[in-house]
Amino acid sequence: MRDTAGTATGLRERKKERTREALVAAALELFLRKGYDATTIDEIVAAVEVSRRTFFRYFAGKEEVALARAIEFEALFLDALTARPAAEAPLTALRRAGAEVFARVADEEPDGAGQEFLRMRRMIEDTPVLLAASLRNAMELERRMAAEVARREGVEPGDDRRPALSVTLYHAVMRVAMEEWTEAGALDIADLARTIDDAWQDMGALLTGRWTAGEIPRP
Amino acid sequence: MRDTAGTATGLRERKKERTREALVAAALELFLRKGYDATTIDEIVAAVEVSRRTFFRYFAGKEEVALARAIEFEALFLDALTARPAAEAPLTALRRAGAEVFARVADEEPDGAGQEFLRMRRMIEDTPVLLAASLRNAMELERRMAAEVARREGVEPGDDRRPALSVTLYHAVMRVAMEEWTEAGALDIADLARTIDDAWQDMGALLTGRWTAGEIPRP
DNA sequence: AACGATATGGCACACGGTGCCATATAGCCA
DNA sequence: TGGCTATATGGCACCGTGTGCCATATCGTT
Repeated sequence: MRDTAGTATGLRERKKERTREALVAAALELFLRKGYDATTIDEIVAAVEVSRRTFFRYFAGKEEVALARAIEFEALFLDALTARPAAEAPLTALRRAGAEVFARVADEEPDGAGQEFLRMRRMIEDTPVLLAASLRNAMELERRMAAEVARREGVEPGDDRRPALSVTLYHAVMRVAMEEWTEAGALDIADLARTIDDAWQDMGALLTGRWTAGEIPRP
Repeated sequence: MRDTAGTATGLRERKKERTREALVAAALELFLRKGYDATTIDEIVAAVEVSRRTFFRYFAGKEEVALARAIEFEALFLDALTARPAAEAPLTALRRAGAEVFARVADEEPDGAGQEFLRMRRMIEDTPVLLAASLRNAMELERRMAAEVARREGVEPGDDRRPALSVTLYHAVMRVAMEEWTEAGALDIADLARTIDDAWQDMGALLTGRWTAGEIPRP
């Protein structure tokens, strides 16, 4: 999850990648230790011994460095989705791609399992400006996921609203499950997987039961 | 939609309400004319002849004044939802509450119908920081809507995830429909209603067709 | 070894947002 | 009516984020 772009060919590139990673690491450490708002950019750049001006050449703002891990995560997800066999139904492909990425991350970082991830999620949800940026980011991801689903199904996005609907439904269930998992303070990926399955069960039941009351037509 | 709190009893209250409304009006006019980022708070307060410091006593920040109309709208929606008969299924109540509010707004502002609303929506979606704030706001609304649904159904929120799921599903469909309607540049509320219905049809078909492929259990 | 491209540093500045205190105004009571 | 108190407003000074601009250092190439 650390080196997304694989082997940086250039020698200069390598250095850039290292300072970038150092900035992210230092920033996250500070954020988790003393909070997002209480951490100034000056403190971050002091820890890495880089100028303030350089920080803004690597990141568009303070939020971006805070969401750096989430952004890497999203790239993995999109790749996994693209790699799913074309025969799979959209929601199946989405769920399996998600499961793959979770499993991979849990495997790569065996230490705190989801410890750091969870702490970061908590901080994002407790920091208004970060929560907002994170939601906007998720929306952009949805857009790209919908484009990929449209490609898989061979329909025109903007012409057929089913890609957008399935992606948005997927995210809806995921968000409810993640929230519940976070709330419970769970550290176990297996626990998260179970919560996700349960949430899908409930969504299924909800769509066929009294709660919808014929608002959604069934065959 | 303008005076949410009804008749302000105090004489002082009246004045406060007037300056607040003047600030919102001036801000929106400036935002729509020259863009959100290009408008400074100094310009807004200059138009109303109030001090900068006073602005921040009325609004927590620049975003809040930009989303003021949306926030009033949400309050109307929550009231409408609370007023729906208890016998209605959750998703039915949600849809009818939404339809009510749209109809009321279209009725109250017969001039540009959704003209200003549409322009504001476009600006919000084209301004990253506003989009982010708007999404965070929508999330807070979802939380309150879920609480209301839980109350209606007599279940414990946090114990039963169906309230959160139905509200999130409702918002998912609404967002896709609104986006399509905005994209089409529609000004007609009737057109929006039709798009929403179509989106629900598609969601229903999607949940029972090939796209889900048995991921969601059916009876 | 010298040259060109690129990364970095160091300003100055605009803007958003907050704490603090002085002042003005509305509401109330004698 | 006159004065007292609460509250709303104004006017600073200040901090942090973010950007434009130019000088300087470093890397890569010939």
